[in-house]
Amino acid sequence: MSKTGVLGAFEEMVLLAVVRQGDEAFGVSIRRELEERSGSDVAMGAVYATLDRLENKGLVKSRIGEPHVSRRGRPRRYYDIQPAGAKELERTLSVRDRMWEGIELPTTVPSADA
Amino acid sequence: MSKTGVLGAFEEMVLLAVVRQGDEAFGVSIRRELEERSGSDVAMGAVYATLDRLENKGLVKSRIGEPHVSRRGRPRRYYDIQPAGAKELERTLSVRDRMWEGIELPTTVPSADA
DNA sequence: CCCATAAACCTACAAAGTAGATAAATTCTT
DNA sequence: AAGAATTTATCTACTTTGTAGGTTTATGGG
Repeated sequence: MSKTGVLGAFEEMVLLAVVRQGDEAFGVSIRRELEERSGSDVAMGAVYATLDRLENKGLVKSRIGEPHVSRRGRPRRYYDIQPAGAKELERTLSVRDRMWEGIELPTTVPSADA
Repeated sequence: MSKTGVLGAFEEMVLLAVVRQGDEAFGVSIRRELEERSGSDVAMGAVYATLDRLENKGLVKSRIGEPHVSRRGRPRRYYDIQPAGAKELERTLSVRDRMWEGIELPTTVPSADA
């Protein structure tokens, strides 16, 4: 998170995906959600690197999932938001609100003429 | 702006300050505004570096101000938003809205007990 | 001229984000 | 049990963004 005490844009999105998915959030599911909601590709590496950083900062916590009923593959690492993470999200939101306060975007008229 | 087609957190704030200040936005005034609204220190270098990048991407345009009536010091470089910049802000806003859609933050109770 | 002032610019670094390859842990098939 | 298939995590090397703080430039005033 930048010196302005605000989460980076990508950090914020990852954290939100973790919140939304409750106790079912793991790397692949987070990536899927980001791609769906942003409409662009997201690299696995980006997701894991960010999760690592968020965990180091104490904003999320991870646990390895049980190997599990007839599901192949390496066990999942699930992520949960921590109180500090929720606080960061709130802070980010409130700073941004102040930034957008009273902003009127120069209306981007698509292509009309009348 | 990251691969998710969204402006970085700091880029967004700088761009918003440019919009808000209309045709009066220059390095120092932008910094002042960011500090006021974020409540944290902002380095001049960060502001200029970001403005440079935004200009290279065509999101803002700069012009050197007239030396001017009894105002000492180096002339200002003023920044204006470009249509592409406004579009990026819109896109950033709309992606983020989708990300926050339906999010319920685990209520961070400050410290009460009743 | 030299000084004060205001602001731009530069340099070297730290942190965030990206791409794609590689490795690990598991189940299935034979 | 050995190996193929699968699912996911992890690593490495890199590009872009953001930071800190010092240096330079372009004024106007005495």
